[in-house]
This record gives sequence, C-alpha cells and structure tokens, in this order.
Amino acid sequence: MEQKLMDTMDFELAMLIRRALSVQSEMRLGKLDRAAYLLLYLLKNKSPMGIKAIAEELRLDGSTISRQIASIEAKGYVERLPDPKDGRASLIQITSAGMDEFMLAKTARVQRFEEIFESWTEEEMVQFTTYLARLNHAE
Amino acid sequence: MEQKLMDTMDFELAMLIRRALSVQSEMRLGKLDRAAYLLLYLLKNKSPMGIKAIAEELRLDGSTISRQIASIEAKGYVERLPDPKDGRASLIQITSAGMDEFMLAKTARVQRFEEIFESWTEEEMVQFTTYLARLNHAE
DNA sequence: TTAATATATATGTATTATACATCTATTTAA
DNA sequence: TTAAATAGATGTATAATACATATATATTAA
Repeated sequence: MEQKLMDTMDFELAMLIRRALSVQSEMRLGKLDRAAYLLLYLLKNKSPMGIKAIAEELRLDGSTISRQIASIEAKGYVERLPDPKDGRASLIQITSAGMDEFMLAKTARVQRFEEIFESWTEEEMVQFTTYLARLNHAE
Repeated sequence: MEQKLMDTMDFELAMLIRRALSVQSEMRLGKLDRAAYLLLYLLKNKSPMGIKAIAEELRLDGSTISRQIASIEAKGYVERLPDPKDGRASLIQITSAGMDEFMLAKTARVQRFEEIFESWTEEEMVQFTTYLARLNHAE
C-alpha cells in the first residue's frame, strides 16, 4: 500500500472515531445512548438471545454486555426469560416499550443522517456502507 | 435516504467505532497510544502550534489537549517554546525523540494496515478514504 | 491610564465505555 | 460422582472525554 494513502486513511479513521466519541452526548437521541440503541437494534431482529451470544455478535466482553443489559432491563426495554436448556443463562427479549423507544431513537437518527449525508448520492452511500462492512468483518 | 441503507450504515459506523475502541490496546503500537500518535502526526506537519489551535484542529476540548500534551511532553516527544506574541500561550514543537517514536509507530501501523487491507485494491482504498474524509469534514 | 472583560491554558471533578479478574451457580465430561 | 468448563454477575482499573473553575495575561472601553 502506498505510504501516503495509509497515512491519510489512518488519520481519517482516527478522526471519525474521535468525533463519534466526543459527539456522544449528541448521539443520545431520545432516551437511548449508542450502546442501548445497538442492543435493541440487535434484539429487535434476533430476540431472544443470551448474553454470551450478544457479546459475540457485538464483539464485546460478556461483562460489558451484562451491565448494558442490566441497564436497559431496569428501564423496561428488555426482559429476561429463563433459558429452558440452560439454568445458568437467560434469554433477553425486547419489550414493546423497548420497541417504542427504539423507533423514536431511529427517527431521530434518520433525521441526523439525512442532514449529514444530504450532499451524497445514494450510490455513494451504498458504496461507503459496503466498505465499512467489509472493514468491520475483516479478520 | 432509503431507510434500510441508513439503518445499515448506522450499524456499521457504530460497529467500527466500537471495535476501534476495544482494539485500543492493540493500537498502542510502540510507545504511542492513539492520542499521542495523532498529536505527533499533526505536529510533524505543523509545528509549532498552540494548545488551542491543536484542539480546534482535532475538534477536542482544550483541557483534553492540555493533558495529552503534558503527557507526551513528559516523555520528551514535544517541547514548549514561549509564544512571543502571547504570554499566556506556548507553542508546542515535536522533538527529534518524538519524530523517532512517531516513525516507529508508523511502521507498525503500516504493517497492520497492510494486513487488514490486503484484499482491497488501491482504487477501493482511495475511494474509502475519500468518503471518510468527506464525512469527517461535513458539519 | 485604569478598570472590566475576554482568552489561553491548567487543574479539579464527573461520566462513560471498556477489559480483565474473580465469584457463584449450573452444566458437561471423565 | 467428582472435576472441569461455562454463563453470567460483580469488583476493580483504565482511558478518553467534557465541563467547571482557577490563574495569568491580553484586549477593550471608560
């Protein structure tokens, strides 16, 4: 790879990450922070799941997911079912309150995205998303 | 924007950010963490700069930069010059030790990038980088 | 010129997301 | 049936950040 290109990509990736982090307060759209939003995003499509499976899917430590689930459970956005196959585990399921909050957050995020990507063509967004996914699923 | 596309992009961006965070220990290549690397990256090209200008360039709070500079100053990677025009400020300049560490970290990062982007064409990387920069510089 | 205000930086404090280590209860394997 | 493995919860540590406040210097207005 050309040196200059790597340099620029490295810098731009780092900046993206930095900005996403520092804009965190902005990204708390509605009552959901990013962690909660991602969990509900996942559980909306794949309920019910155990803590471990969620951790693997999101590539985070189980202890992190355990706490995050406890947090959104306290708010009533998910509930636990006993896992009939394993007494140690429980299965996490999104509630209707969770669905509602998720949809509210999503609407807010759509608006934000529409502003940010206003000048992009559909084709460009598709390409960019494809590259992102490819990078995420590498290695 | 199409709903599904926004959804996917949102998820993939969040995942990228998440992974970049949790891979932090890996990203401490050589003696430089990401913050130090970015500061030196900037100062290598634009020394000397004041704290405030650095904060604006990296879009972080001045207090954050003040601490980060103090940290790499203690390691001898940057030094302060009095600002002849303003007694409150100082100008931060990369040292030769800072240059050396930067180059070491850079070599390690190049290797890591080459692994990750092994299957990408130059053209794809250029495009992806262009999209990243465009996103970063949007407001 | 002097007093009020603004600015650059440093420091105190709080928050958040994370990992790793350890603990308990349960499951699986020898 | 005991030993080892596993799922999840909890204790603890770390890192990056922002915001509030303090201090010294600069700038502006009276």
